[in-house]
Amino acid sequence: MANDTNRFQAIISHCKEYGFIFPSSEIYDGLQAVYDYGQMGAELKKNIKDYWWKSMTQLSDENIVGIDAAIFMHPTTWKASGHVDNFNDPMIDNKDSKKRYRVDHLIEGFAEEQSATGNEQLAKDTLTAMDALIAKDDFAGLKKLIEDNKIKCAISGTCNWTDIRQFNLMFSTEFGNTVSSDGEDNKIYLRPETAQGIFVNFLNVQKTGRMKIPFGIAQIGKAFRNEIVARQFVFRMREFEQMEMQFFIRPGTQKEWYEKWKSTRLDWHKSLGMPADKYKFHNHVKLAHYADAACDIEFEFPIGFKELEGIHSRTDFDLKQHQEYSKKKMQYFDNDVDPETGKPFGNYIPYVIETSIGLDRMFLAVMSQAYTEEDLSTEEKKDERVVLKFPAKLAPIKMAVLPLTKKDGLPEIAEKIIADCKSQFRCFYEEKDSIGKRYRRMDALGTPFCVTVDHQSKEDNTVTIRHRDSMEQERIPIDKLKEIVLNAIA
RNA sequence: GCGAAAGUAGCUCAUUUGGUAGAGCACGACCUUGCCAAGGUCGGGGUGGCCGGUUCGAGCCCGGUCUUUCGCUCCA
Repeated sequence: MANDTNRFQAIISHCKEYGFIFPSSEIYDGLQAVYDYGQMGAELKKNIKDYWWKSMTQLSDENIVGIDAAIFMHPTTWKASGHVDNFNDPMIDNKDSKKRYRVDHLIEGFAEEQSATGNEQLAKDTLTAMDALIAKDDFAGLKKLIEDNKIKCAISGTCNWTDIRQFNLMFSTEFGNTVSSDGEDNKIYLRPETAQGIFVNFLNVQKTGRMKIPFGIAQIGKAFRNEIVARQFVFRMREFEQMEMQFFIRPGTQKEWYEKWKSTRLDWHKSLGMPADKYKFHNHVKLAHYADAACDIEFEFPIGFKELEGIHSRTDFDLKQHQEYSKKKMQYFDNDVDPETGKPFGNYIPYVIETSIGLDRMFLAVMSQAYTEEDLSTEEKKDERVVLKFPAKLAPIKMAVLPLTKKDGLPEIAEKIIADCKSQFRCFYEEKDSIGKRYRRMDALGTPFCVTVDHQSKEDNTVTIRHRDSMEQERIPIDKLKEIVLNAIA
């Protein structure tokens, strides 16, 4: 475990040292749980995005289109989705044990205890009182309720509580250029999930795209959450990026589609060459208010198995809510004939299967899988290298071209190779330092191919190509280069 | 948010009772070498996280603050 912590630290350092990820606003001491992607990280992240987008909107067997909805949404969106009411949990701390509790959990725990010991009435009254107080945001009243019932901390056994505080899930900001006398008038949220941008556009896409159920809408975009503790590098950030796909289906078919998307998504991960034993499903026992089935695809990060992607059967909850709040029919007319009744399926609010993967978490998964420290020591000397064994298609730089010396016309040949390839994939030129040093630098960036131009190149138009993982080299004609790299990154 | 630890050059670290900072790597120039890091010479780079206090004098002592790490708590 201590070793894994070290490995995680090493990965974080490597990310910063080689231009993958920097702490945000670092010159001002950084901003907690916010990170910037650097010159290498931005490339890797973009390559992950492209791979996901293409797998959804182009290669999938299903009918899926992509959209790009705004981060700002009408405030009612978040009332409909339940984010305003369901995710603003009042919290309270016990001063002696320093434990923090969600107020509702604490009181519910007390009520359960009471009903287990036969005090059904007290349990019921307490819960009723709690619901009324929560609905009014009456924190003082809630605290009084806790104190009146002498609800104790399970750890310290004391009733020494702090005041109740509210933790806002959502970031809010001012919308519009005039200051309102009532701040609430202009209040607007930064979206805490991209999914709602898809739901509110369900009818637009379905109608303009003449989409027939089943079909999906995919989206990549930023989302914002005020985490209670935001830590562990890019694993849990306040500003993060999601890759979500909402798949609209006929009611009653959610079970089979849920299973199908579970396996489809796991296959996607494996298609990147990620080892299968690094993944496992974690089924949710306690379901969110909108789901009838939910699981996570967990990945074994250096900090243990953690959620990487969520697959949720969201029922018709979201569309139904939006139909209610917007007074617009969120329905689909299904002309297909139901074989059981011989009649069309007719009008219904579609059910939804959601696949939602954290882009930053995927970045971290790819990075931690790729990061390798290799001992290359021989009897004569100690040696080691750090190499990022990215799948070639995700690597920020695909090919480095290195003239063995910086004279005798070798740089010119190298430049020509780059000029010929750079429209197809990212190339990098380097003539400084010894060739071995340059190879190692490219290893540290995860560049799959290093091409070295030497004196023989001038005579027969061949170069050596060096493979990152095996460190093996082969001599090939210059005009074969592009094809080799393109094949590897296809 | 609570508790603990840490913050010295781009990176990794040193400066052992307080006397205004050093090394290796990295970086730049030149020379040399030329297929798997660490050849030579010269050079640039630090108001010691930030603010304040004690002191003739503080990187080192004290207080505050910010950030990070670890643990707890929470997790749609």
